Amino acid sequence: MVETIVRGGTTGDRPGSNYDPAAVEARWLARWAEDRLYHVDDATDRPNWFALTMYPYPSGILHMGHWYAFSIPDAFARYKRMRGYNVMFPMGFDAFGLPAENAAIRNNIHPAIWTEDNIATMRIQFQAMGTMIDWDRQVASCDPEFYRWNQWFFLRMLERGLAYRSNGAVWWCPNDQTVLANEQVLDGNVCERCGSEVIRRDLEQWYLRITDYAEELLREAEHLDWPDRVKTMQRNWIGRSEGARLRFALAGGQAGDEPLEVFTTHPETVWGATFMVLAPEHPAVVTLTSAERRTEIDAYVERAKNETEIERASLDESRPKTGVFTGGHAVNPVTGELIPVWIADYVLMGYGTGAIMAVPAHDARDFAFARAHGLPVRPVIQPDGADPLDGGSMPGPYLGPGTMVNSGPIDGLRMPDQMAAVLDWVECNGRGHREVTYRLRDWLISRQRYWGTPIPVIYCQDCGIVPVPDADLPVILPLDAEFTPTGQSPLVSNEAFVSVPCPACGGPGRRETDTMDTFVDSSWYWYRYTSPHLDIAPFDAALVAAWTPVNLYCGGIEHAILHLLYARFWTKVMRDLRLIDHGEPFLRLRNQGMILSAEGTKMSKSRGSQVGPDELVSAHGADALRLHLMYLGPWDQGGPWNDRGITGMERFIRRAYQVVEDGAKVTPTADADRGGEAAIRRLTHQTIAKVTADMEAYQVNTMVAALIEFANALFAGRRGEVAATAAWREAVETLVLLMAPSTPFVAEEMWSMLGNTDSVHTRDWPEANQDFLRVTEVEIVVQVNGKVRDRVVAEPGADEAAAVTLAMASDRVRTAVAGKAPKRVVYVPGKLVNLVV
RNA sequence: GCGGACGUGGCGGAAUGGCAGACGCAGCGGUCUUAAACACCGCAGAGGCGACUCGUGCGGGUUCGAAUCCCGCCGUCCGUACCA
Repeated sequence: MVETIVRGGTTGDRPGSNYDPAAVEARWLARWAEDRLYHVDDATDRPNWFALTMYPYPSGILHMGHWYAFSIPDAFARYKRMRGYNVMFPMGFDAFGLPAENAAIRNNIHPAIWTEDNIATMRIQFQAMGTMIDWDRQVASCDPEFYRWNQWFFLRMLERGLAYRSNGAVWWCPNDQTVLANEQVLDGNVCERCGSEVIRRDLEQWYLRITDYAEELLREAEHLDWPDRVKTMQRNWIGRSEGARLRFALAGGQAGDEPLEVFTTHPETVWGATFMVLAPEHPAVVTLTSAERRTEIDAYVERAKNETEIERASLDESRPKTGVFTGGHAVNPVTGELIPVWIADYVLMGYGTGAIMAVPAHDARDFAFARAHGLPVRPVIQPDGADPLDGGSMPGPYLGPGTMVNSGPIDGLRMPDQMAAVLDWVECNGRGHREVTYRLRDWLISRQRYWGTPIPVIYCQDCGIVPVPDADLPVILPLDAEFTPTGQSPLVSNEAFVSVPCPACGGPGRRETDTMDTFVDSSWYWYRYTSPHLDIAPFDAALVAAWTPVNLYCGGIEHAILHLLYARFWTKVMRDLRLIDHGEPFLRLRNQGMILSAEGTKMSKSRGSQVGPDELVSAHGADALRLHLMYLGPWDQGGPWNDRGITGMERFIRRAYQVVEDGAKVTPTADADRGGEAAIRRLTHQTIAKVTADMEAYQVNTMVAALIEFANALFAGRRGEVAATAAWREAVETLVLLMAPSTPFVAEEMWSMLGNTDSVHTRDWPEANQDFLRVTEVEIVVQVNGKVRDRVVAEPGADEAAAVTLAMASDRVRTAVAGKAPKRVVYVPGKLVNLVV
């Protein structure tokens, strides 16, 4: 695409030899601070644009992953600013959490001090990266002026029944000595924070009722401009299943016994239900178990309790289906048959009702269980055109479509097409009702750790759970705590914190000592950027209305479920509290890929495989590093780190710098045709179009390629005749403007070299002018039978006949055609002609 | 097992139905230099002296034309997992 302009001479000097990255960066950092260039006003005559990037944990130092995650969104934000928006690109710190405690224990330094020091360091590093962050808006979640609003939200949820305390089996990390949310348990049994194996414990804990929003979270995700894989992951995590709840009465005539309820997605197969299976923890197990089975059942329940979770982590489908008969029976609600009730660990208490009707003929797990324990198999769905299925001899379950058999009134119905008729029958005959079940569990937010938001409730012997009155917020996290993990919150031993009068009756009360999951902080932090120091509400409603929902949210794919699901839930709760008017926080989401070590493994502090940006910045400059990260490959793909290419980025910057330096010396003459002007103008506007399109699509690698091509062409022609024209001047200015989002420091320097006294970052983005894109001739590819044989030059509007004539004038084409008449001609105007002979 | 993404030179990658390998790195040749580094100018998928032939994981298909669409396989990565 690059046309040869005019070849200039060479000097032998290194291009851009006057460019000193360190000096340029220092100069403009000082100047920008002085001019408050990145201060964001809430109301301007421009539309607001909220560019958000997931706030980092203040781990102490910015590594390459941070540069990848922040410098590229910074370029997007700068681009939007040049496109005429009033852009807010704020930053904060996810400052509560375990690493601070662990560092505190290791280094004998208080988490608050450690965190504060790290934030100070990282702020400076962020500035060195050349970001347009407005630091006046910084928030830190460990700041009482922030976390008091966590407490305030919690109280609002408590009032609405969205926060509740419940006893049950929870995930416990023995290393971190705290409970975890379901979402924080990876691979079935691994702690998301520390990688230890987690275990099950029975504890009373605080939950947030995210399941109330399951349907809405599922439904509204469809319309978001988010990567499909994130939406898919959320959909699977929420895990919606449609089916029916059926009631199975207990046999034995105990009148007071509640029937067993099951959830099934296949109610049509109830005629084939030949036994039932309960989860070992199911409350009915005790009453169902007959005296002679008791010992065996108790042993199984005990074993399941201790082993299941660990075993389940390594299980596969071939794992033997163990289980024990309770000695009790239930009544199949449609056949009236007595069917045995078993317990087995393949039935989970946490899903559905913790009990299933087993239909071995049409379910893989039930089939394996039936064969292992000699239970009857009764087919009720007959595949088309096959011999009748036989329960005794069928080699495996039949899972496909077919016609109902052995099923009384629903015999002959087609499955799955006529499922609705089955559900109608079930409901009309009082056997059960339609039901939708979700895999999503409520969000467990209690943590038995120190460095987090205190949960604002007080326990009173007489009044029970009493919320801390709003007027008493924040409940300050005391700094004088002994925070070594013991399995109990470190606050338990802090008598001054714990012992308080009951707000209701004034009697002796004890404060809740657990703290909140840090995902609470990150569920609403971005709203706080709009009014970071407001002390009468979590945020200013008018400012939030002016800035949110977020226009573009950038961050790592690892938050696809955890943070992004919680944040959506919190937003919907805030909407229902009438604090905001929208239910989805992030209109558009883009994920960066992960930067891996050179070996392709995850970079980690412990393995020492993290790469620091400092040496590269001092050797090549922050701008070169920013470009290098953009140029590594598609941003959403990430990939193994290497620093080999950064020299090329520095070369590019130096050439651009040289072009500007030379260009600044020339006074453009009035337009006169010097032979290269039309070409340089076309290239300028082609580049504008390409860079703009790539920026809109977040394709920064190809955007940089276009900048390099443009700079190379200008470099080659910089000392030729054309360099004295107005077209040239426009080209040079355009190059600087197009580079501004990506290389903010050197672009600013070059802009001032061109005699400007304002900041390039406040300038308007150039616009591609169609008039300059017009070409005088086009190259048409000539194919014979689909193989390229030649290229011919034609007029831009050449029709098929003209193209064929030109094509046939070529010797190579004539040789390939070998005198035969074309059977068919395919012509793509201005691009390609294919002669089929 | 299920769901999703991906597979292109020595390397990162570009091209999403129309010239495969843009751009960059590394490499090679030349210029400059006492020499080197830097820089600049050029070369560069493989084979062939050449006209040409072959070439985007493998096998098939659709199409005038396929890296791109479809079917089957192989491999890598990510997510998820006894979800009734």
